[in-house]
Amino acid sequence: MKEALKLIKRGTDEVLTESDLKKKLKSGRQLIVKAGFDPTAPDLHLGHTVLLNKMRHFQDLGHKVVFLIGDFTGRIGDPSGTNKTRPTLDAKDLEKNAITYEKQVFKILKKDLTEVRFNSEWCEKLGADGLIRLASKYNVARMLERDDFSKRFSSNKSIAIHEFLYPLVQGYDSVELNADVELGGTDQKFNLLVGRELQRDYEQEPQVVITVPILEGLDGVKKMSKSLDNFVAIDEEPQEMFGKIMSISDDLMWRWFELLSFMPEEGIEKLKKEMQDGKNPRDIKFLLAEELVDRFHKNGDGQKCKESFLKRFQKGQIPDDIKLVEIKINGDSILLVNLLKEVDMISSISEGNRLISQGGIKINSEKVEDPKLEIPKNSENIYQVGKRKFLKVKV
RNA sequence: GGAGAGGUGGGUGAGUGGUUAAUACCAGCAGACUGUAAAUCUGCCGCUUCGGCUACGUAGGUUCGAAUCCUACCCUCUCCA
Repeated sequence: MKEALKLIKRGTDEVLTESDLKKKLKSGRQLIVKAGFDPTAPDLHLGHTVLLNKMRHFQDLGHKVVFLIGDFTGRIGDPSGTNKTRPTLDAKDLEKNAITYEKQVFKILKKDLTEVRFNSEWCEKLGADGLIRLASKYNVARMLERDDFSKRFSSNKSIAIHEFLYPLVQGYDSVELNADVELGGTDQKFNLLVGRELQRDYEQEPQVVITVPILEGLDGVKKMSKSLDNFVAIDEEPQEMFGKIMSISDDLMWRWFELLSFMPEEGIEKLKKEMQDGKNPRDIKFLLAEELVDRFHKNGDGQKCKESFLKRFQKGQIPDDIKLVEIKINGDSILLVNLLKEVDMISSISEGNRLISQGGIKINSEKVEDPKLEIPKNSENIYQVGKRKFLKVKV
């Protein structure tokens, strides 16, 4: 029991309320743990895993997890933060997204203890009538308790009526699922708490709300998200994943250790000390990158990535697993920039010319100086754009 | 219903008739350096067959010349009722 509580609480922001949680754990029954996910972004990234790991902890304790895809709420658009209206998705897209989710999510969750649900399942049935009844359960004053609503309200910024529905519907999901626990990011706190209130209204035992910290993206400032393009997807190529993790700032590294690593806290403290004592932060970052690559790929992939990373960036060598692409041309030769464009290494000819003038393009490790360089037919070379893009091209 | 503000390159946001492909900042990219795709510094940052071409909400108009003026339309926001 104590162990269970400790596991659950690790890395969380808040548990509301802890006494409720204890009570539920003590009951000895299998708890229903709910967490909602956006139907529009099927690519799970490290930010999601903070939450998923927590879900996994519950599974490790034998509880059931509901992976709820908010296809109905998605139509409303979560007003949390500065979101813009989201595009509505048709059934086909939804199904596709759900499959993608499932494929990725079971890298972390246990299949036999996971249930994937869509909230349109019961929300559709609700109808206008049900929605009105649901809306009657809450009032504006309480809605305005929410931070971003109250801010917008007091500064006369627009709050669309339907935005009030979002927390209500999310809360109603908890009622439908009879959730014991709901997990979410700290920015979800209000929505999660509404679930508690609604469950009380429906004479259910209110869910325990557990919030986990929001993971900062690659930029180190903003929340990791697909739309900000500061994410590391969990099904990303090992090399890419490793590299992206290595690209975070030394400061951010600690935050990621804290939220993503399974290393015990004492271990992290020890590393911090080592860095203070002059250890190369790069080597510490390696540990993080290795751990994460191993987790989402094969064990040992992390090590491989590290070796190739060192080779490439410390010694400036070319990686050995370069893809080969073959292209056909009309004449006897092709202009280098056209070739690079053809194989998508650059997005425009102008960009290519720019890169050449900046010394950013190499053929077989030789820097290219001539912007008008022609590549003859029947040649096979290794082309390099910048430090990271490599491609073997046969003409 | 009335009054007003505004829509500019990936983002924020200057510019109100002429070296303005458009200030600045951020992001991005390249190079240098390095202990990392950290940090820092430097450069670049619409497209092009290098003649030009296309761009400042949309469509027209005025003008030698417009992102800048006019007209219509679309959209966003604020205030009053």
